[in-house]
Amino acid sequence: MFFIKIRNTFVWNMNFSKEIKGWFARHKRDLPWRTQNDPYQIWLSEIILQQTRVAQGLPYFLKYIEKYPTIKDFANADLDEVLRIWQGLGYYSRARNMHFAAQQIMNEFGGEFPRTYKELIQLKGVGAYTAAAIASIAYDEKVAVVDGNVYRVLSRYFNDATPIDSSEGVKLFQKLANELIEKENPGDHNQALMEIGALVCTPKNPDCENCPLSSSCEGFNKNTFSNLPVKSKKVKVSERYFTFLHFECKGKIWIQKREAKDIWNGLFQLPMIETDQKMNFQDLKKHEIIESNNVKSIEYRTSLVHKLTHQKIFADFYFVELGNFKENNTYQLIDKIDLDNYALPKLIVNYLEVSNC
DNA sequence: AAAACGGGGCC
DNA sequence: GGCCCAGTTTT
Repeated sequence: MFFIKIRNTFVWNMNFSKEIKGWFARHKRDLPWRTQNDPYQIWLSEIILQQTRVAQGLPYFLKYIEKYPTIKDFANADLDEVLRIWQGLGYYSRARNMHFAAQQIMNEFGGEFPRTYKELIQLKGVGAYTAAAIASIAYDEKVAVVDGNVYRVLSRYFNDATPIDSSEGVKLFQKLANELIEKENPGDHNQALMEIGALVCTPKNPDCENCPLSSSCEGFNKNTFSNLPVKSKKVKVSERYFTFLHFECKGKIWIQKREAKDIWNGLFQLPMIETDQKMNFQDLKKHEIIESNNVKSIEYRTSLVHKLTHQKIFADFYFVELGNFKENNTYQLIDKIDLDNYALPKLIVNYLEVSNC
């Protein structure tokens, strides 16, 4: 036990780092990316786990490692295939950025995975958190990670209500994290802090009884922990109206690749019309997409509401019977059975399921 | 500095 | 229905 200097005051501390590393050794979860120190696998796991729970990301990690055992395999992969494997995980720019970063490693780093924080952060999709995670876990560099878990644990431990989504908060908690880490097993230190956040110092009903930090935790001792951490911003949810057209004939179907700087960039969808309010059937019938094709009938199928963090999407689905498929620059005509080969938004997957396709 | 970017689990 | 998850990039 000794004192450390934090925020210009001396705080009683029982060697914070040793304590959490000891706890980690006893309580860490058995996770596949913890069985080795391959920077490629560490990187893959870190990208997958951004804004994603371990339980959700785990099967994706296994799929990628099996499909692409090395960074070289990943770099040589087709982006559409990488996205297809990513299907359902969300934040698809992560997959596109990984593919880009893999080629950066092959071209700019001679196929050798970068070894330092400074180099790692140059990779696309690798920010301060991920660079610190890889550098500390794979290469024992003493750099502190600050993720959602660390914000929660430290804001409670120091009873600090500085908003974590303010630039001041980002700097403050990075500074605190930097002061706590030691050169001895920095990777374990970082993982320990996150593991405590994930398993003990949870957002709701934290298990302070079994927390190795509770005796010196100000948030616990002052009973303020349930109000920490503080976030200042509110997310605003926009409402969008999508009308999807299911053109199908003799086992063929039209799909379209999304390439705008928008949701689902790089994924495939059914031909779609976006309107600023729910589209009525009369407007649909006289829409250019319908008028310019040999349409025999239009049949309403179903409506789905797709709720996301920043968007609430109201989707209507129509089955359109065609006399024939006309040549078209915006849509691709594929065998319906091949839909499995394309990365589709979960909304489309849901539609195909409920409509028994 | 703020907004955009998915999907799922928990309460 | 709101919050949050091993955050980063773009505006």
